[in-house]
Amino acid sequence: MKVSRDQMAENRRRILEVASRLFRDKGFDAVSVAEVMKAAGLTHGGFYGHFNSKDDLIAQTVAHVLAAGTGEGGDFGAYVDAYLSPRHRDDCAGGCPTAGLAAAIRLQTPAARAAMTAGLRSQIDRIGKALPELDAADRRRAAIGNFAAMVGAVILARAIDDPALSDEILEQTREWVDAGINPQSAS
Amino acid sequence: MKVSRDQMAENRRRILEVASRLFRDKGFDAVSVAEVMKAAGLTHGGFYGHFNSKDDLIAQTVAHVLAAGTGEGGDFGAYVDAYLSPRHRDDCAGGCPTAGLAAAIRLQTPAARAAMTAGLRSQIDRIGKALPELDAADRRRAAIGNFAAMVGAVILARAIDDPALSDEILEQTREWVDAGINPQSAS
DNA sequence: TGTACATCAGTGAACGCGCGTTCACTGATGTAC
DNA sequence: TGTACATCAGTGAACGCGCGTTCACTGATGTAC
Repeated sequence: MKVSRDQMAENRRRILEVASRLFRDKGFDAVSVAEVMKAAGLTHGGFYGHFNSKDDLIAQTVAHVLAAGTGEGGDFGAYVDAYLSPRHRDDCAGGCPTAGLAAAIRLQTPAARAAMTAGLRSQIDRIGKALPELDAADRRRAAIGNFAAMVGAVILARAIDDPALSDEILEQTREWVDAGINPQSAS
Repeated sequence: MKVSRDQMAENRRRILEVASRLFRDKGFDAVSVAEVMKAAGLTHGGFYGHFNSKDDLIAQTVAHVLAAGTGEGGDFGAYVDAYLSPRHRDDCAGGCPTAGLAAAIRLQTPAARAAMTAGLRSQIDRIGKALPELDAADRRRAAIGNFAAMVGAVILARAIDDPALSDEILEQTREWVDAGINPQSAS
């Protein structure tokens, strides 16, 4: 049963949306094409009308989710606090796609890695713009160093099974990042 | 053909060793049981004489590779420089198992996550001991914050396809970590 | 505006392949005497 | 120390299953008149 062009475009958008959540939640390998299509309210056979392959879906999903830039350049301190919160750690499906997917993207196709590269570049720029009090060189260094620490902390906090240590990793990284941003307030 | 007990113990050790390299290089899912056994010089049928399942191999490999603690508590600056070097980024198979496996361990069995937790705890302690010039609270905060940044930077540097940006992430994170360790030398 | 028909988005059965796992068998090990 | 035999580590064929992918078909869409 053919659907309207608008409906088809919306179906495609919905596939990318649910795929983005499923991939972040369970990883690329553990999510089947059929599972994505079912979550989008469709059957698996129609998948190849939208995408050339599962690898193509992965690459387009990465591009799609990273294009939906988070953080409007608002308060950087609040962004860090939210990023390094237990709530964000526990919300893989809805959380930062870089923290959720970066490690797995190393093993994906060149198209997916290219999408990751573009997304990471704009993310670093965005964080840099949220640090206007620093000069250009410090700003870039702080943007990269802080984001690396934030991504690393969330990945480590999600990997382990001890809630106390997991909380501590988030909290200590938060303090460490804050001290780096405001050195005068550090010990 | 039965082999001697010593030979069997060595076979088991070799399986864990090659599995650790293969998993770091290609990820848990992309490495088959047959591939591990072949790399260890055996056939796949004998696998279940050593391990209960592939999940069991994964858990024991994680415990094995994280128990082989790197860094003897030597110079922390040199450790950071080596960790954030292009050479380490390009050597997934022989590189830090935390950077290579942490993100994937979130999706593994409780046994694998428990092994990761123990390994991460001792790694943080080890880094803390390499920072004797700080007091206890700062030492722990610096150990966690720095290690999170190092792991995050290597994961990001490995994920992207632009060598220049990848190098820059390593270099800027290195400077960021150095500035945090020696605040007086930072701008 | 209304009708006839070509298009094509979506359906669901079927395919082929690789993987984890099992199992009957082999032959060297290591123990009992 | 030497011999007979039970043990069992390793072999390789076979299994069942899930997955990515294909394809003949359906019926609503949207165009031509």
